[in-house]
This record gives sequence, C-alpha cells and structure tokens, in this order.
Amino acid sequence: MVTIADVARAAGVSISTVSYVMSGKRTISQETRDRVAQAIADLQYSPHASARSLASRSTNVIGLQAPLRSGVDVHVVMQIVAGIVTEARAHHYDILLLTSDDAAGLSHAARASMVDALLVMDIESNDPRIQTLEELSVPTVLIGLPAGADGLVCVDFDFEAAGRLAAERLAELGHRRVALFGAPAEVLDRHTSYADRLVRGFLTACEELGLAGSVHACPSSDEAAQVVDEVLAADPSLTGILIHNEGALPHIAARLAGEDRELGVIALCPAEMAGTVSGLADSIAIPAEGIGAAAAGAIRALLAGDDPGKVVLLSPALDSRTRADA
Amino acid sequence: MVTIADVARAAGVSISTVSYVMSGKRTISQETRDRVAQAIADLQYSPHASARSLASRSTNVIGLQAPLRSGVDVHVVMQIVAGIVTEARAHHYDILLLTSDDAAGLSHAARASMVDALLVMDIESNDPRIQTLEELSVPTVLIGLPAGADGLVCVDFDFEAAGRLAAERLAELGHRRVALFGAPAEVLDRHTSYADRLVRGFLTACEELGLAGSVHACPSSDEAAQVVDEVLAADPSLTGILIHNEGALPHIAARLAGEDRELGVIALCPAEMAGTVSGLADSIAIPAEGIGAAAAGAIRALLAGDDPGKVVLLSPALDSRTRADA
DNA sequence: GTGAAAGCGCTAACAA
DNA sequence: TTGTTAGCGCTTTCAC
Repeated sequence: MVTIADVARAAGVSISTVSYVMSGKRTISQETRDRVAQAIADLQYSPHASARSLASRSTNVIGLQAPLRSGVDVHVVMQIVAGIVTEARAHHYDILLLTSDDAAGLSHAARASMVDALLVMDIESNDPRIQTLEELSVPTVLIGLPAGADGLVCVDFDFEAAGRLAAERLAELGHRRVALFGAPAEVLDRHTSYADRLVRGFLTACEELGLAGSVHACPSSDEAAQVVDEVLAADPSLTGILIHNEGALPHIAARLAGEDRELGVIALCPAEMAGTVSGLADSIAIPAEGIGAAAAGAIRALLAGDDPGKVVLLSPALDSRTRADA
Repeated sequence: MVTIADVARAAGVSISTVSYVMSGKRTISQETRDRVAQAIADLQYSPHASARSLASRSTNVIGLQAPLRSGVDVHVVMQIVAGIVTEARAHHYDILLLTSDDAAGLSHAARASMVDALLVMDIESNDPRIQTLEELSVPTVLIGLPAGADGLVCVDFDFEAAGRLAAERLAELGHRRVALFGAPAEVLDRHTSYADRLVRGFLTACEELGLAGSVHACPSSDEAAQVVDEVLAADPSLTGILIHNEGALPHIAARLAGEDRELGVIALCPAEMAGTVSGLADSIAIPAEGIGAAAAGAIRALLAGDDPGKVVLLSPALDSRTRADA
C-alpha cells in the first residue's frame, strides 16, 4: 500500500506539502506542485479513505436507505438511485447502501460516523424513522413528504399536484366519472407518502370539479385487469382513468383497448415507460432521475451550509400525445 | 460523539478492555463484560468506523458496481442487489455503491482502502474491467462469466444451461422451428455475458436436437410485438418460442395470445414475473435474489480464507405450469 | 484477567 | 512557500 509518506519521499517534500497539494488549502509553488502531482501519478496513490475521514471528520459518503422489495415501482426506484449516484459522483461523494431498512440502521451509520449525510427513501406518511432522524443531528434528506416533516428537508415529485392535474385534464376532456388505478394495496395500506398524496390530490380535485372519483388498489400484475373489469362493470358511465402502477400499466392498457365506451386514459409513470404503451390520451411523467438528482443536490447544499429549502417539490406536467393509435 | 474512552471511563476499565469485550479476542471476566456492555448500551456507543478500519486494516464494506441504466432488466438487477444486501447484512457488511462504472472506479475504491472486496455486475464477455481487477489483488467476485475469467471468482445463473433446457423442452413439446426473443440489441451487441451464454446454449442445443433455431433482439417495450410479428410472418411453421426480456414479455405474450398456430411459449424471468403473464407453456425462473446471495456468500468465503470455487453457477429448472389458460 | 502505549495514515494547527 | 508535529479513535502488541 502506498501512503502519503511514500509520495512525500518520492517528491522530496514533507507529507504536509503533499496533503496541501491535494486539498489546495495552501498556496504551493508551481514547481513543487508538479513534482508532487507526478509522484502521485507515478505511484498511483489514493489517500486512505479511513485515515482521511478520521483526521478530517468527514467521509464524503452519503448513506442511502432504499426500498429493494415491496410493491414499489422498481423502474422508478432505480432511476431515482441513478440520479442520486450521478449527482453524487459529480461532487466526489460515494453512496453507502445501508443494509438495514429501519431506524436503527440509520442511527448506527450516523453514530459510527460512516456517513456525512443520510438520504432516506420510501417514506410513509407517518414514518417511524423520522423521530430517530430528528434526534440524530446528521444532515438528512427525505424523498417523500411525511405528515410531520418538522425538522427535515424533503424532496419529491409533487404527486398531489399530479393527481389534481390528472383530474383537471380528465374533466377538460369531458369525463364526469373517473377512477384512479393505483399502487398495490400494501403500498396504500402502509400510507406510503407518494401514494397518499396522489390520492389526496386526485380526490380533492374531483370534488372541486364535480367529478365522481374513485380509487382502486391494483396488484402489479395482469391481475390488475380483473380489478379494472370489476370497476368498469360496476359503473358503465365511468370513462376517465388515471393509472399509476408500473407493473399493471401494460395489462390495464391492453384490457382497456378492448373496451367499447369512449375512454380517456392518463398514465403517471416515467416518460420512457409511457412510450411503451399505446392507447393513452395523455401521460404525466415522473421525473425519477430528477428526483434523485434534486435530493442529492439538497444534501450537497446542506453539507455546504446552504439552505436547500425545507420542501422541494418537482412540478408535474402533461405530456399530451396526439397519437392516432388506440 | 461518544468514544471508546468514554465507555472505558463509564465502566471503570481501560480502553483496551472495552475493545476486547467488543471483539471477544480475549477472555474477560463476566463481571467486567457486563459493566462494559452496560456502558455501551447507556451511552449508545458505536465504534467510529474509520478509526476502526484504520487500525484494523479492514472496513467491513463491500464495493458494488451495479448497472443502473441501459437495457438491463431492472427487476433482475434489483433482486440481485437485494440478495447481496440481505446476505451482507447477515454478516455485518455494508455495501458501497460505487458511483463510477468503469475500471478506474474499482481501482480507486481498492487503493483508497474503502472496501474489503469488490462485487462487479453487468459483466461482458470481454470486459475491460477484468484486467484491472486481476492486477488489484482485492478479493473480487464477478456476477457473470467472462471469456477469460482467469483469476477471478465468478457467480451467476447458468444461462447457457437455461438456453439448452428451453430448447430441449420445446423439442419435447414437438416444436421443430423455434425462436429466442431476447435482450435489446444494445445488450447483445456489447456481448453482455448472460445474453451471450443464453444464445450459445440455445443455439447449440437446437443444433444437437435438429431444431431450426433463431435469435432476435427485442426492444423492452411494446415495439417488441412488431419484431414478433415479422418473425412469425416470415416463418409460418415457427411454433416454439423462448422469451428473455422483462420489458417485452407482457407485450409479446399479449401478441402471441392472438395467434392461430399452436405455440409453445417459455419465459425466462423471475418467478413472480412469470406469474404475471398468461399463455405460457412453461417458464424457467431466474433466481435473481439467489444470485446475489451466492455472490455475497462467495465474497464472504474469500474474506474468510475459504475457497468459494472458481465458478459458481446456479442451475436452471423448468417450472411447468398446468394452467388451463391461453 | 487487565492496562499502557505504540502505531494505523491522514489533516491541520503551529512554526519557520 | 514549506516543514514539524499533535492528534483523530481505534486495535493490538507488550507487560503485568
């Protein structure tokens, strides 16, 4: 293993000079700087991360708690993580994927000084991890918007506005009876933040607009088609539909393609995924990668002492498609 | 921040005693052990990870390079990662998600002593990272099976055997002209290890069995249906089909449901995903989580000085479904 | 069965 | 502009 002392010796300088060349915290003559840089390159030196963080009291690592299972849309999760990773790399941060999904995992990472900050996904409206996080005094960003988001920075797509937007669009298209085919029951039941907010926005807007709106949990498989069948059968004048379920989307779309009545179908999903399906009147893109980037950006701001804002919500937009299909 | 010195003081013992209580590397009287444990609990002490790894020369962290974009099946990737994470946690390892996807990222993590071992996914048949890894002298496991897997441990599902198995099954069902609808062109073009091996196993077996076999890249969207249309149109006596493309699977299955000829369709995908689709004669499960667990297990063996075996391949199995549908 | 103390490789005063 | 050195919090020899 090559240490800073090896580099110093090779360059004929002291170890602090090497350290200062790397950090730039001191003015160094061009000549020594070159010699040190050369030695570093020659020896393929990388400073020992642990030694550095022990001395500097910072790790350049962000702890990430991400949902790896459950009924979550994997595409969305992956893209959010990709956004986090990209933004993190751009600023020389690494991501520690916490292997525990509870509050204890978070406080352990924090207390053991494994991370400079925490990024927590899959937030529920009343998330048990929040109290722990607030006591922890580690810079923290939540992806989601819990009920009592008191002390913590929250970043997310504005699902509530998206629900509203969809309802308005369906009303505009002339639909009076509308339905949201949403997340699996397990996700709704545990009051996952985004699902809760989408439902709230959708139903509130329906009420304001005088629409008859309903919400239906859907399994993320072709069984979703059965749910759709039942709902359509129960209400022959239901014509407006919002779909928010990655796994169910292709199956629901296929099912609706065979329907007689004049439907208006809006999908809420990543943009590429909307392109995968035909028969949509409209879609609202979930900017998954943007969520991740915004969250990582908020962490950076926090660590830099800047104010990222208490709540950062990415606005939804219609992506009207004038396709001839379906 | 609470340090080992705080614990020692609270328990009325020396620092080294606290350390030995935690590591168990020395016999300690029951009484002192209890006092120390009590102090640790009272103070909510977690040893400083960097200090520990600086002194002990090990991090308890595994570096993971995972594919976050491209045409890869996200479900499979997520499940593999979940398997890794679960197995890692069970043995008190954490996962550092490397934010760079090239060889430089790997060698940096290794040289900076950020990790005890490396786990590399999305291996290509001739992967440029392999040489770097071999020079690195860090315990490494690849998920995939590159051409010159000389010095490194490889773990994966046996895609070659799966291709063979599918061909045999199709032959057994009486099909003489068969097709593999596989990964997107980009994945095949860069010779991703699993795609390469599946094709090889499938075509080799076809030849041995006297089947006319063909391979077709498929986009992971409903455009896959067009590929299927063309292939079926071009060969009216093609009846045996193997599908290996998560995104395309529902669309291809839907397309095939409307076909007149007597088809035999096999899907190669995670088991839950197969349950999502109707019209399958058979399926072969990709034990994604098992792959991750096996890979993490191999890392453990490596770190423990045991021999995980040079190549660990999980065997495929048919999951015949006697469904009445389709 | 327990302590004292020498590092691990680095950063950041302090000194020049 | 550069060097010397005291820690950072832990593990692990020695020593008892």
